[in-house]
Amino acid sequence: MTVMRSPTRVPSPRRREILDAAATLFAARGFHGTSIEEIGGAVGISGPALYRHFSGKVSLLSEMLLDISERLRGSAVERVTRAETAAEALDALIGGQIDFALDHPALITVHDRELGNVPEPARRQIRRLQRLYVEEWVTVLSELYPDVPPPGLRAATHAVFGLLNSTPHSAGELPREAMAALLHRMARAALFGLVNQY
Amino acid sequence: MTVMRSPTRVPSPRRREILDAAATLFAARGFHGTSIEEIGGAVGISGPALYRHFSGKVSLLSEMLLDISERLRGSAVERVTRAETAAEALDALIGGQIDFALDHPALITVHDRELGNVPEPARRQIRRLQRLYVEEWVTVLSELYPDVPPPGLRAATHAVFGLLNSTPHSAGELPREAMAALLHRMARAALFGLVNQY
DNA sequence: CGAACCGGTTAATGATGACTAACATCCAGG
DNA sequence: CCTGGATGTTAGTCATCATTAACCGGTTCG
Repeated sequence: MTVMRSPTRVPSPRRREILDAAATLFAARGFHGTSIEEIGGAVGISGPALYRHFSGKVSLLSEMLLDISERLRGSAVERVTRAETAAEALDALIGGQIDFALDHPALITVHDRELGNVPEPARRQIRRLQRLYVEEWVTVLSELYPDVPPPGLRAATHAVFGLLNSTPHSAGELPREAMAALLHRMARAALFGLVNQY
Repeated sequence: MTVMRSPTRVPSPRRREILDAAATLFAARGFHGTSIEEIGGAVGISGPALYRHFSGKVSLLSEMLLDISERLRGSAVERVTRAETAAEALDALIGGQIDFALDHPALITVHDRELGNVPEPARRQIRRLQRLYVEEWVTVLSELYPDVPPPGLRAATHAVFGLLNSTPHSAGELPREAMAALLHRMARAALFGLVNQY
């Protein structure tokens, strides 16, 4: 048995290509609705050739979700660190999530649909990264809205994710920049609504 | 061949029971990840007995999504009709969506994950109902925000759906009433953000 | 009574699909 | 050269699963 290369090292272009194609297919037809044959076909090789790159269908999914979670979390940490005020940090977080959602709609879709198909070793790690990402938001928000208790901030964070991740549903309604601006304003306003009523 | 009872008439308790169980399973494991055997097992009968009630797995899903879309659309029309002002109508729409999402998280989850598995005759009808539901919102919103062009209002509507439908993700963070209130405030504020910035 | 339907049961059947085996090609380095 | 690894290929294999068949016990109502 050839030991599979550790998830994030040396992103052989072929692996990336496969992951990208698989993400699109998973987003469209779902994990169980997509066959190994289809994924291979999407990158010009056929079926079992995938096993030269991944140890199986679920490990492909695990790696995909792990990668997404790492990117979201990593970029969040980076942006928050760079920011000088909490308000600035929040805008950076919102902007980062919007960019990711607009650039990779398939990844966003797979990210919150398919965690249930990842088996336990990897599952926990993905959840951990997701939790860390949420806490990044909660930390910033608790500075801006100190009167809202953490559970409320967590629920609000998920609500904002739902709002921002809606882009795959309204694809094509607006040009990208307009969509980004609209989502940014709505997200900021939604959070502002935590403490002010109209 | 016994002709299947027309979708929405005489909701035989057994059918409802099966649809409910299936919704929970579909939400948890996905359509393709759920077997006929599991659905039967969840209501105490086993496997092929389902064919006494539905003509097949996909028709079960079709009926489920059709029912959800009809209920959402129907309740929206009703609420908007009853309202006296546009602002009141909007609050009624928001409240209706929140109640539905909190009362039937599985249905909400299935509703926007599994349309892709419904084959073409029913698919179009479901999409039609969804579109009508969205337009119900857009009509109300265009009265409140006449300066925002329809595509923007549609995108905003989808964004608000994403926000409100986030409850399955933040399950248990807050007691139901607190969650409902928080989502309502955030949704109203998010829409207000369409025209005012902070 | 008894025929017919209703709602179940268990045992095929037939596809589909993940994964493995056995075999080919290409290319790098010794 | 020629050997070995990396990457493909095609042809199994073995499960799983939706769907159908064949059969059965009630209940209704004519």
